[in-house]
Amino acid sequence: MSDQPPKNSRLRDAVRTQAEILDVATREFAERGYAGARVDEIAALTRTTKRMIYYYFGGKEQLYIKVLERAYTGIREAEQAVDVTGLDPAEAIRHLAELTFDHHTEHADFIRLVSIENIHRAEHLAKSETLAKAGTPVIDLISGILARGREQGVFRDDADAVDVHMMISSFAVFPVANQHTFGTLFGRDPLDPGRRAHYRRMVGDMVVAYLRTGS
Amino acid sequence: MSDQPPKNSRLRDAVRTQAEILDVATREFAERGYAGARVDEIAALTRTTKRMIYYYFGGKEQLYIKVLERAYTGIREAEQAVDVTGLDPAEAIRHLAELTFDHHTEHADFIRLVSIENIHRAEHLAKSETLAKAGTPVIDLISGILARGREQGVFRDDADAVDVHMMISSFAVFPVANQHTFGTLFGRDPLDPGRRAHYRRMVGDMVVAYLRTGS
DNA sequence: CGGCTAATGTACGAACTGGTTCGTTAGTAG
DNA sequence: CTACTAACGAACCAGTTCGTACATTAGCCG
Repeated sequence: MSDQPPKNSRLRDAVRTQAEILDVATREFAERGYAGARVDEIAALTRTTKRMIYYYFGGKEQLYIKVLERAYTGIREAEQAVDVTGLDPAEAIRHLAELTFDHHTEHADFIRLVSIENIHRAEHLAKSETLAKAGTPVIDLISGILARGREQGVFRDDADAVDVHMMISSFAVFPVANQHTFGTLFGRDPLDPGRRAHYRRMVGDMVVAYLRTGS
Repeated sequence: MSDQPPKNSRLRDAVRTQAEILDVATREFAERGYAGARVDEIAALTRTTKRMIYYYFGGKEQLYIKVLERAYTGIREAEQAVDVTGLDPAEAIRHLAELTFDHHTEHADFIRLVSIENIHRAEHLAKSETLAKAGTPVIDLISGILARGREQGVFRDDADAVDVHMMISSFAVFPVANQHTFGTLFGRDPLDPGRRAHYRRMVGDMVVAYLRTGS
């Protein structure tokens, strides 16, 4: 039971305070956007004060960048955990598509942050040292699957890994990113839990069908 | 040469002033989001003053709603202009998909406004009387195409019009909505003019392939 | 041409907001 | 136990931002 934190009950705990600020900030930025988020509000929802935000992060923008970095870490890890060994190409790409779909629908905050970051033309993402050019493992994974599919003659030969990833991402992101406008305009909530399994199957069907059609 | 506007040279022209405000506001809101947009900035980019924005529109929020309404009018009209008579079901749905793709890639401001509106959970869209429940013509169009396809036995029979519309919209919206994050992370600009024809063909292939696969 | 109203411009203010200044306290090294 | 530093809190400040009060003018109608 020798807990590694010898001073777990500290009132002053830098790591904990920073983590709490990041948690609250993630929610606030995802909720209201960069300009809409209020530093005072983030501070108020924390057990600490605004002073600490500036003490640990330097400012609103740096805090936002840290939030972005932490959010992207989530998918990176999910992507690296994907294992398609033992699956034939079609099963493999379907599996990846479904996992991507599941991850996105379960991480609305992340998708919202990405939307927000695009409104700002990814200027903060570009400023991040960790994210700007961190290799993306999915592309390699997809490349491998596509190669196998081509070899076996079951996939079209003009399919590109990045393009396929975009196709999958499109359908995985849309329900979350456009939930509200789509929902009010068409009277159907794309995130309705009752339709989730249906849409998961749909992404898979879509990619596999696309890849199987002639080059 | 008898110009129809008898008072074209008026210094005071209500209609013109309002239209100019809306044009500038559309750009400003699409560029910086609702919270990020500055009423003073919109006024400065106009030939009139901030006073007029409040005189004609009432406030920042009402102006934003008008901007939204005008932006949505664009697709509504484009959708109603679509004509698929004489095309077989596969050709018809491909045509619609390509038109949707073209429209979205050519109207980045609109897509950005939609993204922004989703960040705000479509609260402004809901407040709009003209938009909240304006029937969307595409759905009927797609329904018709799907029905014909089913009758001819060339389309799967479990495809739903709204779902198919979502599939097409996903792929048409993504390159515009996520251009910058996707571009920096994968080193490929999804709106690169050189790849546009390729992606247009890809949406078509995707939907048709999906619809042709077994139920 | 006189007067009436829509249209317009200027200046201002109250509230907000990111960021800072100054001072305090908990925890720890020696 | 003492001294030193990381961690922290409260109040404050300067610049912004939406919105408005007040004064003014263009253009039309009779």
